[in-house]
Amino acid sequence: MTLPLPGRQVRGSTTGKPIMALLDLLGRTWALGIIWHLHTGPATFRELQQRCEKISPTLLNTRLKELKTLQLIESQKSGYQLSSQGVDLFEIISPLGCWSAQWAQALKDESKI
Amino acid sequence: MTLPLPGRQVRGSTTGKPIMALLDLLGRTWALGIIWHLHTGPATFRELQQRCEKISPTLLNTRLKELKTLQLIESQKSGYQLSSQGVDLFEIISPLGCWSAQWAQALKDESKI
DNA sequence: AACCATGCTACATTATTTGTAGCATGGTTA
DNA sequence: TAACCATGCTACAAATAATGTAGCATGGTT
Repeated sequence: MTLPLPGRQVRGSTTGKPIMALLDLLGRTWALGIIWHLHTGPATFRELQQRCEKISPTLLNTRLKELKTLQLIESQKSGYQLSSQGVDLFEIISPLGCWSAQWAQALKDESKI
Repeated sequence: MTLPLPGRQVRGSTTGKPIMALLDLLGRTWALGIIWHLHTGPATFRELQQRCEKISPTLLNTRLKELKTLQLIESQKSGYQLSSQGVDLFEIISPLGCWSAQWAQALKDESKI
């Protein structure tokens, strides 16, 4: 898959709008999961593999390269970590943690009726 | 792909944590895009196809079913629309619109150095 | 010098997505 | 009322992406 660069045509959009590039990127398997798991702190490749439970090294590496090129993560001696932009992004999506719990509850309640 | 139900094992997680089910769902091709495009108002199937520019009807229908089952969207006479939970979800992610513009600018600036 | 752990690649298998054609239904117009 | 539409959606083959497993290369330890 080609890198979803803002300004370029991406999967799902010919307009080059940044939001479309971002949604393409975040819509790729494991991209959101990697960001989510990195917010708890830096991790080595193998540590990240474990946090993600079931990701293949092939795909992990592919996503890490994409996220690095697009400056959402960076690699240091301590391993991979969110960049400052990555942290900003995480802060936007972090309420999903709480929200998903309510959502899960609502789905559960509804299935009891 | 099986539906990512909170409480069940999903792609990338055996724990059943709601956030993992949500990330699985949102990480599927076009799921975020559909939610994004629906926030501007209800749309018929064909209208939604156009808003999404390049989605295949097969996949659109698959995602719509998933999103409907998981109560993020609902279908009315006027077409598909975000459910109240869908609206809540959208409100969480809506800052991505502005954020992506800054991000795009940063990428652009950086590439000039 | 044998042993480890780590970061990562290779590659075949399997799963997902795309693209195109077109069917079934219900409304509208001639 | 019969020939048009538009709509919602399915079928299905081709293309693309993800998985799973093995294992290599490097650098540090015993």
